[in-house]
This record gives sequence, structure tokens and C-alpha cells, in this order.
Amino acid sequence: MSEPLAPQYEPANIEPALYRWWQEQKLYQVEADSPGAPYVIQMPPPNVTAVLHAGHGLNDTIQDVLIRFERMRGRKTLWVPGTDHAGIATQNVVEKLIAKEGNSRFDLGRELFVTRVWSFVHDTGGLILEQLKALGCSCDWSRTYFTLDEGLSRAVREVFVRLHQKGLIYRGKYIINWCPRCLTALSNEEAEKVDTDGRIWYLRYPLEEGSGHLVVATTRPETMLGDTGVAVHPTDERYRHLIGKQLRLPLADRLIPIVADEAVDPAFGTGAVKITPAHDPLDFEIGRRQGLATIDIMTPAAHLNDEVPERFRGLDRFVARKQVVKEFEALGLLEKVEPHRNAVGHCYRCDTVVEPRLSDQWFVKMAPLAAPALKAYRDGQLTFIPEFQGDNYANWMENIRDWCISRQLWWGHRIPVWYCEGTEQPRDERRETSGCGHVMVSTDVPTECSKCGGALRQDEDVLDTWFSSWLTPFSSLGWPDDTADLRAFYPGTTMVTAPEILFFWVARMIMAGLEFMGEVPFRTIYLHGTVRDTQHRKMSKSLGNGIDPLEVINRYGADALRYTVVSGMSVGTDLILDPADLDVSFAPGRHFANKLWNIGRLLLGQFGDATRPLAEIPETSLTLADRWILARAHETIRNATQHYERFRLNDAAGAIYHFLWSDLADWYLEQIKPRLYDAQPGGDVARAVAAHVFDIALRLLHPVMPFITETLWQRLPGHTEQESISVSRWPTEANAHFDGDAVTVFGLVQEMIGAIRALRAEYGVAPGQQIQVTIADASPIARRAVGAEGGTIRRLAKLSELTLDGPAEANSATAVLSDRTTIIIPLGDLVDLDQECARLGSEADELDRLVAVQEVKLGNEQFVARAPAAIVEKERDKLTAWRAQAATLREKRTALGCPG
RNA sequence: GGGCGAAUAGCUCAGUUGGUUAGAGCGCCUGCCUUACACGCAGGAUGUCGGGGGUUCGAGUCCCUCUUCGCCCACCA
Repeated sequence: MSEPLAPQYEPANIEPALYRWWQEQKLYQVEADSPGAPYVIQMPPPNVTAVLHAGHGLNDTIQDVLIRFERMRGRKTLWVPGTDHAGIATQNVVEKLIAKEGNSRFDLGRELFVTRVWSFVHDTGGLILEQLKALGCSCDWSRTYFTLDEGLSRAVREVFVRLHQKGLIYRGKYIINWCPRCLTALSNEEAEKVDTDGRIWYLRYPLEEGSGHLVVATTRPETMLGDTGVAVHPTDERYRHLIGKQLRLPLADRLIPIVADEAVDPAFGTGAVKITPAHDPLDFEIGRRQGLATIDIMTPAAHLNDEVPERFRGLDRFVARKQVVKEFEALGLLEKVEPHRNAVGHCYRCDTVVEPRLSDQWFVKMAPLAAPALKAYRDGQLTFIPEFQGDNYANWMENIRDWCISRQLWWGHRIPVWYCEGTEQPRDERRETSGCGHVMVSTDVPTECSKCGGALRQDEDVLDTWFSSWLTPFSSLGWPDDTADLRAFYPGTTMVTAPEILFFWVARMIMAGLEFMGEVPFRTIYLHGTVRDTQHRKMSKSLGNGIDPLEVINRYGADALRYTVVSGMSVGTDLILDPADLDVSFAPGRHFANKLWNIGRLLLGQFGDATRPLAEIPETSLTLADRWILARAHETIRNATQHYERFRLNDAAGAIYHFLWSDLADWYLEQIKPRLYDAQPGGDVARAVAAHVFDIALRLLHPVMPFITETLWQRLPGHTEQESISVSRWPTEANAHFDGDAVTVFGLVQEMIGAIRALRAEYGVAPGQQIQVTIADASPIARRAVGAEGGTIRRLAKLSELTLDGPAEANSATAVLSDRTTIIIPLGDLVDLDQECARLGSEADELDRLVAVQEVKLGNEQFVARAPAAIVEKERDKLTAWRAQAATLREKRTALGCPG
């Protein structure tokens, strides 16, 4: 037998030990040939250097709830965990570390630096996976992957080579987003646009002929040093005569042409656009079309280079901006400055303003991959929750642009491309070589040029982190090998993630899945909200408004955290928590866990080993309350299961909460106490029923609160510490009989007790004082309620006597129930006649108001004719009941001799 | 500039295809240390369902419009 429950719920004493036991039992490891239909979730792999934050708390709780639910339903359930090498992020962390030692990565050199990152990852990486265990996540840890593992790296190379062979990977010189701090290219998704209040400067460019000037508008004056032309719209009458003429570019003192291009919007600025092909994507296009020169004026760190006049060289781009403006002003060439709001790209890892930069990069041609991914969605192979996110997805797919996948970093998958260096040439860091020009793309490391036998130099760049993550649904299962795991667990089932990475990751996984596996990687995409503070700001390190889930777990337990998260968040909404007041933020979970513990203490203290299974209890020995709680259990099984299936986790949690707290604790346990404590007859029945419904409720709740439910469940009669609720069977509606009659009759018992309690409170009857109650005009149901549960009514309403059809007394308070049954409480001196008259009067008035509304409704011929018959009948019944109640209250007033 | 979402009690949110007197948790008020639980028990108060118009027998729910927040996308220099 297990140890008895501690008097206080102390999660720290039960959670870690239980998790260890789950792991020892290997409960969450699953094999390819395990029984059941597969249910697979790929965990969004956290960055290897990450520590658990509130967002993970939300994301991983949801996944664990779904996983545990489906596991209990008998499916072959797999939750694959892993970590992401997170190229830029991890490299940044280590660069900062070595900066403290006074070194840069260039001081160390590539090889040493990468070794350093690996040792950092070995020492501190993967911590977050341990933290997920504290949260209770039931992943299959035997399958934990790292995106730089040999297996996943092989998949990366395989994909690169295949896409290259297909012509979907190409290399080219284009304007890309460049982070001058990280010194690498970024994809469009990695350059976050931030609306910024800036300025727009109007600059005068003198005409060569000296006959005045042309005014251009720009938000980035410093780039004018790289201008190679000015463009106007071909039909713009203001400038038509200038097309083909030359301008003298100030400061740089160069001649640049005026060209005509359709891409220019005559309505914006002055209608004349300075063209800097090396530093703006649109200018690049125009420059290329118009055959303009390209002058790159910036270093990788975004300082001006030797292409600009000497006094500007080495200046930071923003310093140069001020300098350029100053000089234009001094020359009288600054026409005006206006405030201007526009979207400025920022590096998603270090927040530096992105610089559009012309450089050689590798790209994936996306349109051919997007087409099937879009079709799959249109064909209904993908379900988005919430639904509207599907439009977002489709919209992105339709407007997809090519993906820049090369990164000028050292930490990541090296691009599997080799260039021929020739036979005699020494290694050269520059791309230009004297080799035969052959480029080899290969999954394996080639030893020499396959054309000329020359030496090879591998491409210096690594791949975008997401180039490995988009493959995880199959690379984590052994692809490109044809493994049993792959056959058993691909495609997966559900993807749970935040909307922010819909395009980074989810959309690309779908494309990769279709391209390499021929099937979408999952069917349902559940996009949850964001954790925010009470001012609705995203939680972030820099704002200092984060919540540390581990602190919450230490203080209140993982179950309290999980319940709070699940109950507080519904489909498509954010989760608001107050970092300044964890007590209040996590109150729902804290209170509920405590309540559960105490229900457990009460019941487990009563259950002996002799408690019989419900199946052995003859149906005829069940009381009304027994039948009622079983019916409520039945309804809760149905509702909770449906809610879980529809991802309405908060509704599932709410239904179980209500059953446990309101139905079981507040009513059923109170009802059975005499049977338990006083060893009255029927105690064995009460124990059997209580054990049965508590067992059901614990199972229903287990996905949300795994630890406390396990602890209590193992101690229920018939269970042992060797069994785990987490692999027990999910309750079905057949586990509890629904009895509508019991629901109706016991409902009236509750109404009677409620009415008496309310009157007691209203008249200030002392809490301990027993009173007499008489019931008049009892309906047949009321008679059965009193017959079956008279004792319960007396006890819970604290009555000395409960009389059916008793005589009415003058000094009494009255309540009329929904079935017109009348509760009369003789209160003697306690009753203030005026008060009672007023109370009865206002209640009758309220009923009159309802009756009046109802009469209008039913008097409307249109309503009676057009509304469904069932609705009309329901409304008629209501009218009858309210009329009767009002009449009874008025009769009572007359009897009391009330005025009016 | 496009696309989308949201506005319901002091706070955070439910309210499934239009049809009970619009609900829950937290907070608030009153009374209770009733031997599972004061992280509790019992009772109670609180909403012109953002404004305006419309469709309908009937609108928190559907349509239009306005206002206010929020998100995503976008090469107007």
C-alpha cells in the first residue's frame, strides 16, 4: 500500500520522483511496431542554448496535453523532442563569451571557434530538455535529436544536392538582407520590419549643363555616394525633357544619367528617384534594366569603404548620413526635410538595422515547392486552428519569394559545394580561383576535382538554421534511409506552435514533406497565442517582464502551472499573466490542485482495500445522489472528450473542474458524508460510486495535471504503485450510466437547499441554528426529492424539521421554486413583515416583467407561425411557470396582509 | 498600402450552427475556523454584450458602417 497522503499538497515532494519513475518505466517510449494507430507530434525544437520561458511553458504544455490524451485513447503515441543548433543565436552567444576574453572569432579562426561552440553546447546545451521534464512533458527522450547530428546533417546535404540537381538551388549575386553586426545574410523572414518614425530628405542634384537641378527624395541620404543614376517615370511630363541628360552628383562629383523606368511612382516624393543599385533592392532592379553601374560603398560592417571620397571613408553608415546631410545643407543643396514613417528591417537575432547588400548567395527557388503545398491546403489535407490562419498560409504561399539559404557564419551545416582550385594554386580566401572552374555539389566530401583532378575548396558559408529544421518531420526519423520509424511515424499528426513561425518553419516543413516524402508532414496545425503581461506586451528579456516557469513550478508545482495555462487560453487568444504577481496569476491552478488534493485526502482516508468495484453493486441499491453523480460523470466524459478532440483544452479543463469541484466536492461528497462517517447502511455503495467517479475524473484530468492525478490514482482501491494512470484507458460514456430522471430530481434537491440557504442568509439566521421548513404545493418531483433526499436537505440546509404539506404560519418567509413548489420557513420574530412583503413584492414584480415580455412574444402571430414548434412550446411553458410563481408569491403577500 | 483578428462584469476570458432570466475564474461585499480543504464553505452585488444602422417572429450571435486596439504581409525611394 502506498504511503498516506501528506496533509498539505507539496508538489516538490511528488513531481520529480514521479517523473523519474515514468522514465524508468519507459512509459513514453514507443516502437515502430507498437500497437495502435500512430499519433505523432514533432516538438518545435528549442534553441540548444535556450532556457525555458513562458512561451515554452504554453507550447509544450499544450503538446503534452494532446499527447497524453491520445496515448490514453490507445494510440501509438510519439512526441519527438530535439534541439536546434540555432546558427546565428548560438554563434552570437559564444562570440560574446570569447569577447570577454578579449577575442573575436577571427582571432580564434574558424576551426578553433567551431570547436569552442561545440564544447559550449556540450556543457550547457540541452538544459532546456531537462527543464521540460520538470514541466511533465511525456516525450520519447530516446529519440532526442540535435539538428547538427550526423543523421540530420546527412539529410541536409541530401536535400541540398537533390534540390540542386533539380535546378531549385542556385547561386547568384542579388540584394539580400545583411546584418552588419552578425556579418551574415538573412532571409526575408529573418529581417523583421519595424515601423519607424524617420525622415525623408529632399536633395538637389545639379544638372550637368548648369541649368538648375533635379530634386530627389530619400530616406537614406548616405547611399547617394553610391548613386549611379536618377530614374523618373517615362510619362512624367515634369521630367520628360530631362531623360537622357546627365546630373553632377554632389560630393562624389560624378556624372550620372537620368533614366526612365516604369517602376517609379510619379506621385511619391518628387517623382525622381536616386538609384543606388548596390544598396537597395528596387534600385538594383532598375539599375540592371537601365544598364547602370553598381558601386558598393559599404564594408560588411556597414562602414563606408574606399569607393567614397576620402573624408567619408570608414564612417559608420549613420554617421555618414549626418555628414552627407550637413554637406548638402552647406552647399545649399538640401531642399527640405520632412518626417517620414516607414518600415525598417531589423535582424531578428540582434535587432541591428538590416542593410540591403549586394552579394553572392545561395537561394532556393520556392515557387515550384509552394505550388503543391498550396494545393494540399486547398484540397483539405491541412487543417488550421484557428481556421483563419489558413488564409494567412495561402496568402504567403501565393506570394512566396526565393529563400536565401547561405549564411556567412561558422556555426552550422557547411554548404556541400566545392570549387576547383586548380592544381598549383595555393589556397585563396577569395572566391576567384585559377582552377578549372568546376563546381562540385555532393553529399560526400570529394577529394579532388572530378574534371581536372585539382584541389578543392569547400564553400565557406553555412546554411540557414531553418534549412535543417524544415526537414525534422522526416530527418528525425532516419531519412534519407528507409527506416521502420519513418514508415510508422511519417506523416505525423499535429503541429503545435506559435503563429510567428508559421512561415519560418511550418510552411517550409509542408513544402519539404511534399517534395521529399510525397505527403504533408502533419494534418492539423494548431497555432496558439502568445504569453503577454497585463499591459499586453510580449514577455521578453529586455523588458524584464518574463515569467520563469521553473520558479512557478518550484512554488506551486507543474500541475498548477499547466492548469492555469490551459484554462486561461482558448483557441486563438493570448495568455495574459502578471509577472509581478505570480500568486494571483497562477491562482486557478494553485487552488484547484489544492482542492483535488483534499478531495483525495477525504476519499482515500475512507477507502479501505475492501471498497468494492461499482460493477458489484446492484443497481437497486444506488441512491438518487449516486445515480445523479454517475449521470454527471457520464456527461463530463462526453463533454471533456469532445473538447479535447476539438483542441478546446480550456473547455475540457473547465468541464472537469466543474465536475470535481461543484458536483463531486460541493454536493456528492457532502451528501455521502453520513454514509462514510457514521457507517450508515449504504457506505459501501457510496465508496464504490465515489471511487468510480473519482477514478474517471482523474483520468479525464490527467492530460492537464499529470502529477497529482497519478499520485491520487495510484492510491485508489484496486490500483497499485506499479500502474500508471498515464497508460490507463480513457473513460468512455459506457463507464457511467446517464440517468436523466436522477438529474432532474436531484436538481430540485439542490434548488430546495439553495432556496433555504438564501432565505437563511437574508434573514440573518444564525449559522448554527436549526430551523423548521414546510413545503407546500409540492410537485410530484418535489415529493420524490424529499422522499429520496429528505435527510440530505435537512442536513445541508440545517433544518430541525422538514414537513411536507404542513400548515402555513403567519410569520414566515417564502420561496417559490421553478416547479412552483413552495418553501415556507416560519421564522417567528426573525421575520420583519415589511421586509418580507417587500421581498415577495419585488420578486413578483420581476416575474411580472418576464411574463409581460413573454406575453408579447407569444402574442406575436409571426413568432407563433414561424418559430419552430419546439421553441414556441418551450416559451409557452416558461410563461405558465412564471405566471404560477408570481401568483403564488402574491397569494403569500395577501396571506401576510401586505399592503398594496 | 493590402490582408486578418478582436471589442461581453473591476481584470482575464467563455458564449459551438441566431431561440433558457448572458456565464466562469480572479477580484469585491456579507456571514462562517461545519473534524478533506480559509488555496476553504455558504450567500450576494456587478453588464445600455464598443457606437449607429439593417436583416429576422427573434440578434451578444448574421450584414453594413463608424470608432478603438492588435497581428500578419508589402522593394513607395
